[in-house]
Amino acid sequence: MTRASAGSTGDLLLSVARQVRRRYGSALAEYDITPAQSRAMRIVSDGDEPLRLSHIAERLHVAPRTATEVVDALEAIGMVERLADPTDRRATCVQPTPAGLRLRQVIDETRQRESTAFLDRLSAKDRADLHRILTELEES
Amino acid sequence: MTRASAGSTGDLLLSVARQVRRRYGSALAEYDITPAQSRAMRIVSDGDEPLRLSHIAERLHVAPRTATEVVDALEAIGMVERLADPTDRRATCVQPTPAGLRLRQVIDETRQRESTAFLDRLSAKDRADLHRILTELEES
DNA sequence: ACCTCATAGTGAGGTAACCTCAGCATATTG
DNA sequence: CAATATGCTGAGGTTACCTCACTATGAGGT
Repeated sequence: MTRASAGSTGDLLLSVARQVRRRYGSALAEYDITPAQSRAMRIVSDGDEPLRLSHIAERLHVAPRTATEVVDALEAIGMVERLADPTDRRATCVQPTPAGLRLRQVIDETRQRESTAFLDRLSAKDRADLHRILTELEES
Repeated sequence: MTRASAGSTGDLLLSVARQVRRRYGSALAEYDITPAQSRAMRIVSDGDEPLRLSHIAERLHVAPRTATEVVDALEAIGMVERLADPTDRRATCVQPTPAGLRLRQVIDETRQRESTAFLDRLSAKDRADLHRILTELEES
């Protein structure tokens, strides 16, 4: 049981994550952004300072090349802009445009709504536990 | 800001699932099997009877077309075989070959090992809770 | 200064895992 | 027995990743 179930918890995670991705995807489709772009958008608009591409990659837990792609897409629709890093001419910094900041709000609301809808069959305690446990797993 | 920057549970789910996929992927790569194929392999070798493609799709929570692809891949490396369904000539049934059954064991062991390693940092109770909660979410 | 080596971003090209839509063969039903 | 529904698959597309090689730049040692 514990041993047998431990084996498929990973599978469950993958399966449940797919459902979440679909939900997010269809909810955000009307704003023409993908789930990955929405995550990047949150990261970029999280602090006050422009973020370097490599830091975006780190926070997304993806390769630097992948961050380039996501930022390309967001820049193409005018949600972020690239700036030269004053301290290192190799580096590129990214910051949200005013439109990007508005999008950020929409994303937050949408995600909140979808997350709530998806998790509402759980008890309040289970929701809290799930969040806590996942946070622990993610920080590694 | 406080609540928002905590990150939603849905985002966490996606992030953690990505880690799991990477783990499974690299662990199973030496057997030339992808994570999706391993999940299909488990489903196919779960019961005693050949399974119809549409049922595989259902159990994987994917479109029927996607199940066709996964089964194609497994058939190409000799892990499953297609049979005509005796009761419906439109349908195709799938069953594991002897090699497939051996692979199934390797998959189980690998997944067990990876899952355990990944969930290691959690308490036994958290592991059990996580499994239970995800099961609830998945069944809907 | 000069040479070496590391680092930041990106072009090129590839993969896994999904999807929809159209079409064919077969079943079911009015 | 015609109309419709179902089971699978070919064709073609998308998202979100990856690696590898390259350029431009920074940093350290001598």
